[in-house]
Amino acid sequence: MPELPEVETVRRDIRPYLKGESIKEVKVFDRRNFQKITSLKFRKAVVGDKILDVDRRAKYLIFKLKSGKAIVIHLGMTGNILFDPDRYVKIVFFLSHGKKLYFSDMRLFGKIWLYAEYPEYDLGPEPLSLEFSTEKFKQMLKQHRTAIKPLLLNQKVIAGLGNIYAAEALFRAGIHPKRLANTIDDKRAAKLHKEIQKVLLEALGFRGTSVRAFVNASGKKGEFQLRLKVYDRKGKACYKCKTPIKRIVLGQRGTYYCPRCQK
DNA sequence: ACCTAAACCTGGGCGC
DNA sequence: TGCGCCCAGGTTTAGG
Repeated sequence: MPELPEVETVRRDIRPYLKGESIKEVKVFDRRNFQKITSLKFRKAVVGDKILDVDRRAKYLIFKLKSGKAIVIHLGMTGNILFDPDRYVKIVFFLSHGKKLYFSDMRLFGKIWLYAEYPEYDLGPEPLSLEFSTEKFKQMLKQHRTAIKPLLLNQKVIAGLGNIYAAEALFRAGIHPKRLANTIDDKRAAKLHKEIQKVLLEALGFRGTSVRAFVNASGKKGEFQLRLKVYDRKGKACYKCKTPIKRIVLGQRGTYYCPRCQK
């Protein structure tokens, strides 16, 4: 489900709700989301601790605790963090203000870790930060003789892009998903860099894309799915040239593009 | 140092 | 209605 705009939308929803709250209790209905820790140990370790802040790095949400520990959540494909329960709730956090926070996950690809201290990740730059410069992006592309689309999904290259926004950015930049990264000229690279940032910011403004499972913490869908130009549009007319949108598989991921507009 | 494919899961949608 | 496919906003791990 969630790429950078969706995870950031959730972070903005839950941050004011969680900040300064103590964790009173944790109830686990399915233990499979926990990584490298049992649900029992997790519960014991976090109950009584206080949430100081909620951060995001790439697609990870990081709950910063007073003890110095950190709860890290990755939503996987169908993970949602909710103020009200749905039918796929796996974990419930009981908070000191008497309210609850629900972790829901139909497919169970979501992951939850508990770290003794704030984690460092070996990931690429945040695409909406200054660190993600046009120059660095151009240089990075030159270093890879591999198809651009799977490269954009590599979190060690750029942190937070996923299947939808990679497809959308390539369409906007007029680049074929199979084009080898090192064959993209500087002008196109600069265009792609700009379109990555633009599409992420626009999607954030519309509170994410809800093609299937994604909802924000209040259970509401995003609105960016209405503005997608290629993703999930197989066989439909390209908005620019009317040519039917194609779907191919690249790196095991469905990949949508316009065969005429993207070279 | 690269690819590629399988694995982890549940459920929606479609054709027959 | 039901069955059997294909598909799904992700990441890790194993194999060539």
